[in-house]
Amino acid sequence: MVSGTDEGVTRWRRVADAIRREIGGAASGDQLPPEMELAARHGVNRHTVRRAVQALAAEGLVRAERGRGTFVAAPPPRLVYPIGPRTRFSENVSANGRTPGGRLIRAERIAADHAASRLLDCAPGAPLHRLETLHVANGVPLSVSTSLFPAERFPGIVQHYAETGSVTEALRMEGLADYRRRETRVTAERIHPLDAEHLASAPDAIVLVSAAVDVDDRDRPVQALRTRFHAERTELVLQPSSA
Amino acid sequence: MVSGTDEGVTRWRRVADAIRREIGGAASGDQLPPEMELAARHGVNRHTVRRAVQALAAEGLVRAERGRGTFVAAPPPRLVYPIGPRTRFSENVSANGRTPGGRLIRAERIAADHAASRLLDCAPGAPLHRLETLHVANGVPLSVSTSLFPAERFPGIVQHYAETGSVTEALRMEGLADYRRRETRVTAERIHPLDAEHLASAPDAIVLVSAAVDVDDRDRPVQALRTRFHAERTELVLQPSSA
DNA sequence: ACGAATTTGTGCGTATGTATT
DNA sequence: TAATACATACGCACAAATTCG
Repeated sequence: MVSGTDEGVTRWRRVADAIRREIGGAASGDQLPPEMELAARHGVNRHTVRRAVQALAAEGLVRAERGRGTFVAAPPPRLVYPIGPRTRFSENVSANGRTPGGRLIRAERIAADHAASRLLDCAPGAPLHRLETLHVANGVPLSVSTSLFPAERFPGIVQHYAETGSVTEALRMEGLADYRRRETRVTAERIHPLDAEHLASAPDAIVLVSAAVDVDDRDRPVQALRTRFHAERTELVLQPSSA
Repeated sequence: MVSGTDEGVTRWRRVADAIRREIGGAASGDQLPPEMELAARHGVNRHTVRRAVQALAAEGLVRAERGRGTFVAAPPPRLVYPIGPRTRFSENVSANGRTPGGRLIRAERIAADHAASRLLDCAPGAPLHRLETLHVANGVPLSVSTSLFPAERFPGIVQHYAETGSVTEALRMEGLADYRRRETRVTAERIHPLDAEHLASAPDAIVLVSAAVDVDDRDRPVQALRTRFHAERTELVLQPSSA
């Protein structure tokens, strides 16, 4: 850290850095001084302190509670979610000792656009089922998925999912004994307001976005899905080779 | 003042929702009205509009440029980064048609704490090299890594990395012909201010955090690393089975 | 049971800094 | 140089939630 000239660095950022250093050696649960005191101590306005504290809260280092104070936050444990050739939500959640659940948010029939037809290896304009599903572990919302299924091959997939709350079960009822993951692409972004509602999350939360294609035993795509995992609640694990 | 029962919803959030609806059907690059006009249109103070626009900017929907205006944002293309048993930064970047580069930010000798000793399968307190490295593609910073190496086994790793800018090369100079990825854990969080500086990024950017362990041909850990990828610039690809 | 004090949250007005045109 | 527009900061006031006498 370059000491001396803080030129080009705003005050609230300097205050945030100062507070971050102070709480570096603090235990989780410890209370910060009131904003007025922090402002006086650093010689700035209370708004400036608030902006600094907001930045720290956004990093997850502190948590402010109205009427009580601001506290050093404890990072919650994440659910460990293995991703591999056989990725199954229910099995992954159960392996963490939690109870899985699923709920259909919305379903509709659409026509395949260019991207979808390429992913699912079908003709553009082919009929698809588009399912919006919510997945929970021990009642805590974990992820929201948008799934695309070929409608002609799986005509009853929507009803089967609504009944069972499981993609694996629904596909089995459609006569597909097994499927496997072909490829998974992962990135991260800020949560969408609609997803924030479903995931019962802060509007500024972060999601891990997993775009994947599942195929049958003859390598034909059966599902293209885009899952948004709540980043604070999830840790994806990639085990490269079980072979 | 908006009539109706919006009880419990703050004003800036209502304005943000209104603007979000307005730009829903706008093309990327379109300019938003000035803040003063938005304020007048929604009957609120300019500060309230600013807070709303900040929320939209945090979602990535708009991009505010000082002195010019606020624009509907376009998402930039991401570098595709495969992760598997043989994850090599240089090869991954080259495969995208870009030129890889690396730079040593900082190196120090530390003693293994509990977590490090478990990851590297060594005694607590064992000497380690801790390297902070920056990785770029076509001059654009992509990721920052913190790597831990057993100091006794690889005494010259720091100098070798500084010379070559490549972990693979540095380990080869230490007599290790090959290594492979044992496991990779991925999550996402807000960027750390120091990393934001190194990655030449906005202070509120998102990083994909990849925690991994590399092992030699006898399954002994050679490196534990924690890489923070700039999420807007990276897409991790997991190909489950090359076998 | 109730109100005062404390503390964070929200909003307005204003002044100033700084980058772009 | 001047005008415009976003960025930062300050001061004040009040609301909302909590704590405590």
